[in-house]
Amino acid sequence: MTRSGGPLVSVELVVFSVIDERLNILLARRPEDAKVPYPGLWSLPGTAIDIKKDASLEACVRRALRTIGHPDTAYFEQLASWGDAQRDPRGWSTTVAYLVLSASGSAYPDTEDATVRWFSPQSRKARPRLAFDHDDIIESALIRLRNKVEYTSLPAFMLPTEFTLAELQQVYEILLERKIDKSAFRTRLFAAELVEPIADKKRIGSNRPAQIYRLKNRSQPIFFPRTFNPNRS
Amino acid sequence: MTRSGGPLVSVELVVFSVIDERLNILLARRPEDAKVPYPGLWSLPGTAIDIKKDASLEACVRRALRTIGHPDTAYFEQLASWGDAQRDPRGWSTTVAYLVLSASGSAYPDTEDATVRWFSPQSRKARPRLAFDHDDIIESALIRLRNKVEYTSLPAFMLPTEFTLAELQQVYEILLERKIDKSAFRTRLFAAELVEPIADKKRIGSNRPAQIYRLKNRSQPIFFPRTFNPNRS
DNA sequence: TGAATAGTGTCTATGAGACACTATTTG
DNA sequence: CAAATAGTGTCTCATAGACACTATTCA
Repeated sequence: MTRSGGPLVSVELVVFSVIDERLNILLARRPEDAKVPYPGLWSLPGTAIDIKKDASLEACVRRALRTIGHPDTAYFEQLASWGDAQRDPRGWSTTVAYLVLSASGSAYPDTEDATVRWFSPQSRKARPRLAFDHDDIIESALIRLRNKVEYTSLPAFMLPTEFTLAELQQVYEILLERKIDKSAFRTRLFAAELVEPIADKKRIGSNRPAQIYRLKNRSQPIFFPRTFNPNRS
Repeated sequence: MTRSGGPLVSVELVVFSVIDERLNILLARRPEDAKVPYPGLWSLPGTAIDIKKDASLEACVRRALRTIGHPDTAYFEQLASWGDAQRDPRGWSTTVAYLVLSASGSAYPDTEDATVRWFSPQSRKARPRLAFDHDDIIESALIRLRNKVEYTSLPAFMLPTEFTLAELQQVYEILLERKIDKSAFRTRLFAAELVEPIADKKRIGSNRPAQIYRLKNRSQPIFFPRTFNPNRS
């Protein structure tokens, strides 16, 4: 049976991490090759589906993560798909975008000629000019992330496996761009049975040591029954 | 520039409607042609993307809706994408699935040899055997629909443009499979400014006439701040 | 006037938010 | 003991849910 030319299909990754108390996104530089679209521009990391190598979309995501030197065990979820005749100058193309959350600490060389780099600014204007419609995809990913932070445990996947509640709360606050009440935050966490303390393990500082916790279930996020919204009027 | 064989890409529709107080889903019969996979089986309506006809995924959705004789002005939103080497015997294939909500009344001939038909049973076992992984797609669509009914105005898109609050509440109750308190339901609707009354327009019956309402904004669903959940413990 | 459904008012329980308070460490 | 952060207790307010009540039509 013949397989005639359908659209191009690729997978693109929107990888977020909190670094130095700011939300960061991982971008990749496109090759300096005049034969590909947008040579030398920054773009989302991703790859065309290779029907020989990739058994599924998820396998393709893991391969793309390895390609950029990222652990392929990071949390990811499908974001959405984009497809039309205009977005790629080579013709009709479809992209399945994935939201990836990375524990801060996945380091990349931060040099001028690096092909993969963290970018801190999350407003469209502050980012470098991006290839294709990748700005739209990032906007969607930011909306998805900020919405789900309100009612899920997603931020826990942006921390190492062990953390204090203050550290977790800080990630929530960075993503939500507002302060959360400490007491309400803890009440909610415990009600959802999100975390469990690690016996006798404390973070030592120049003050009262903090209990260290881990997620009860690292395989999937938890949904809280309500939101953190103040003044829901 | 050459376009070598990527995966097949198609769009599939999960069309829901409430008919006779039950959730229904629209299925299409595959052609009786031994050269295509699953000849004669029921499946989700959909179509391969035609890069000549379709300017975008959304345009392809509207064409698919017209193909099955459905108004292409129905509410739809992208559900998710499925893609792997196994799901289509012809090889690697990708499908972008859409959730479509239809005002009940879009009639189809309900005859034995119809190619498109409403099916009322929503449990997997009660449906006819379906082609491809379409059972998985339907399960995802049901989960998405039931989740969003808890906190959005999606059910309003399954009614004609004018309706009474009792009618709207009934759609919620059918989708949620539980009763909702009338007073709480109305308080929530009005707080969200979801609907507006049509002056002096009433539904007449053998009792006190009911005010008829319309959506304030038919272009997109509204998100409620909380859910209808009773006994959130 | 009774049946039937539309529509409203009141009470309670719950949980988020605000905020003050106590606890435990180091220097 | 002071500084600093960890962790808890208490009060208030908003709102969902329960449920009873009133309103308006037709037969």
